[in-house]
Formats: sequence, structure tokens, C-alpha cells
Amino acid sequence: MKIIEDVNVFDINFIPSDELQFRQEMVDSACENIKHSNTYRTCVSGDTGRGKTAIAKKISKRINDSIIYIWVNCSETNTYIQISKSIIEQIKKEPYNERGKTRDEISKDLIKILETKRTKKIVVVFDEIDKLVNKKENHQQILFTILNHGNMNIILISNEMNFAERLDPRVKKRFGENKIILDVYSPNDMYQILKQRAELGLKTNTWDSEILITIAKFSCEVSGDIRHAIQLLEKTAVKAEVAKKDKIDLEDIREAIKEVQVSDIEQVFPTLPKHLKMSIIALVQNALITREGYAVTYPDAYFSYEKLAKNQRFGAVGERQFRDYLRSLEMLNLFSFQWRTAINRRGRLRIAVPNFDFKQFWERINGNNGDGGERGGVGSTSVNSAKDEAERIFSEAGVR
DNA sequence: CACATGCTTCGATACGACTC
DNA sequence: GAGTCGTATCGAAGCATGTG
Repeated sequence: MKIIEDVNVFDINFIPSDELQFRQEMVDSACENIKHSNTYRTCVSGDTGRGKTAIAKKISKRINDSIIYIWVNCSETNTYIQISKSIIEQIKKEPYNERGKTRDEISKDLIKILETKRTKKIVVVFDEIDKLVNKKENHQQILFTILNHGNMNIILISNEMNFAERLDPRVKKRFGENKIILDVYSPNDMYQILKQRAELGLKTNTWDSEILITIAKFSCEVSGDIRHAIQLLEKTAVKAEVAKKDKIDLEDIREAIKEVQVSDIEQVFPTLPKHLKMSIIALVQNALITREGYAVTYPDAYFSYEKLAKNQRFGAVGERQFRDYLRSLEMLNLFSFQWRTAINRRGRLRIAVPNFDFKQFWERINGNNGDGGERGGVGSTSVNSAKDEAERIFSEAGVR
């Protein structure tokens, strides 16, 4: 029996066509402000899955006819040149060739376009602005250029609450105190949102409130991320469908949770550069040794990494660079870092806590887990390649 | 307080990809 | 080949947090 009516409803980018639940006032107020001003500026911040992107997308849908809407995702587009190019292309709606042009030349082209008089207002959204601000290079100068030329409405979207502190002071001043900070969805909020999705995407009578409440509670506890909850609901529905049930039950949720938890690291791992992979393995090895779920970054984890990397073609990088790798892993949300007082030692320790089930990860990459590969379907390819990658590293390093 | 440790920040350098 | 970017790497200086 079919349970899912419309898969698209569970897509990560799906925005319901009716009003947003719980975030609609913010959309309304932003739209009003944009209507009455040429220089509306605001920062929206909050952890992943709290509706930041949904707000921005909703604004564009709402007033798309009267504005030029520009979307820049700073996790992909995060250099001065790339951002300029993207903005120029989105305004002119034609390709822009930046090859061979210097930063100054591109900057001039951009300014020219920004200062052109037009009837439609421009709204620029910088998604994941923290990825831009946290870069070592001064690519955030692009914001200064934009603020100084022409009139644009600007919305900054950030995961980090305090990204503003890293902003160039000249830019920060221009944004003033206009901030929207999004709170976590409560279990009840999540339930309401899930209900909306279930009504849109699932066949009637295949689900009940108890199912949704269970998912909402679980997702709230583990992440507070609404996307997590929606993904879990979808997987649960798939599980029920595969089992040929008429109705989703709690057992399906348990099955689905198993998958959601491992998917993150195992999907990301194969896509990472070699040194990052070895860093992850080193950290996991040490997390297993301490038996308390964390790894000491230096010297322990670094030495483990050195051992792994010793026989690689390019050898191990220095401890200094290893720290930059740790930073990357933090940015990827794979590890969190904390301070600990050192015992029997001076100074202090930095410890890395894996944000994933590292024991399960370790079992899988070591192939010790006999029933690890029994899962069919979409997930198994990525799981196997994570394992393959790790095995290659182990064999090249001559370590087990 | 002087010193140890481990981190962050800043800047220098090397190098590949690209255009002129 | 010169010039320009962007990225990866590393060293020096300095800061924060601890010990004796």
C-alpha cells in the first residue's frame, strides 16, 4: 500500500505555499520594511533548521514581482570575485565572464551595475554569511562595496549567533541593531510543522498524531533541526511503505532513526580530502582510547594522524596545519571542541567530541560489524565507500 | 611571579590554474 | 614569460590558562 502521496513535500528545499507556521510574522514585517525602504538591512541568525532560509525564500515568493531578488550562498560562493560575478549575473540575467579581469576591474563592473537607476528594488540575501566572514582572506570586503554603492536591501543569514563580531567594523555599523534571532522550535512547533507536511505529503489515514509527536520529540532532543524531523518523517514513511503496511507505526520510526543517525558522517566522509579523512580516523581512534567519548587534540590525536599519514605520498603535515584541519572538521559540524584542565600536566587541553556515533563508524570502517552491510537501498553505496576509503588509508599506512 | 603548554593570529611563501 | 588569483602550508609572535 502506498503511504507517500507526494515526495516533493519532504524535499529539503520545499516551502509550503500557504503561510509559514511560526515564522510568518517575520516574513510579513520584512516585506513591509522592504516596501517602504531602499536600505532595509537585517541579520537573521539561528542554528540549522530553524527556518532562516525558509523566511528568505518566502519573502522572495511574496514580493517577487516588485523586486529583483538575489540569492548568494556563501558556503559555495565565498570569494570577492565569485560573489561579484554572481550578483552581476543575477541582476543582468546573463553570463558574466570574469576570466583575466583583476579584482579592481570586476569591482568597477559591479559598482556600475549597482548604481544604475531602476524601478525595481534590489534585495540581496547572503545565506550562510558566517562561512564568508570566517574565511582568513578579506573577502567580506564585498559587503562594504555593496553598502557603499547604490541602494540595496540586504538580508544576512547566519548559523552563528555572534558572527557579527567578526564582521568588518565598517560593515557592522551599517547593519545597526536590526537583528532577528530565531529560537529553537519547541516540540509542539515541530509537531505543527510535521502535521502540515504529513497532510500535504502523506495519504490520509496512514498516520496519526502519536507518530508525529514521537518524531518531533526525538528531533528536538537530538538536534532542534526541523529538517532532521522532516527527513525522519519521510524515512519513517518509506519504512512503512517497504514493509507493506497500511499505516505508519512506532516500529517504523525506530528503524528510520537508525538510518538517520549514521547517514551524516558516512555520506560526508568519502567526499573529504585525504588529510581530513585521516584526521577524522585519528580523532576517532583516540576517542575510543579515552572511552569517554572525546579525543585529546594534541599531542594524542596529532600523533595518531602522523602515524596514519607517514606512509602517504606526501607524508604528514605539521601540527600547525593539523589545527586548521580540526577547524575544518568543526565547520563541517563533525566535531565539537571544548577545553579541559590538564591532569599531571601544565597548561590545558583541547578535546574533540565527535558529533556522530563514532563507535558505530569505527566498527563499519573496520568491517568488524558483520550485519553492517545488510541494508539495501540508497544508503549502502555511501556506507561502503566510506569503508573503502578508510581501508585504503589503513593499508597504505600499514596500520591496523 | 616566571615559566610551560597549546592555542590563535598574522604574514610569508610556494604552487597550480588561468589570462594576456 | 609576467601578472594575478586562490589555496595550502608553515613559522613567529603573542595570548590564555594553567603550575610551582
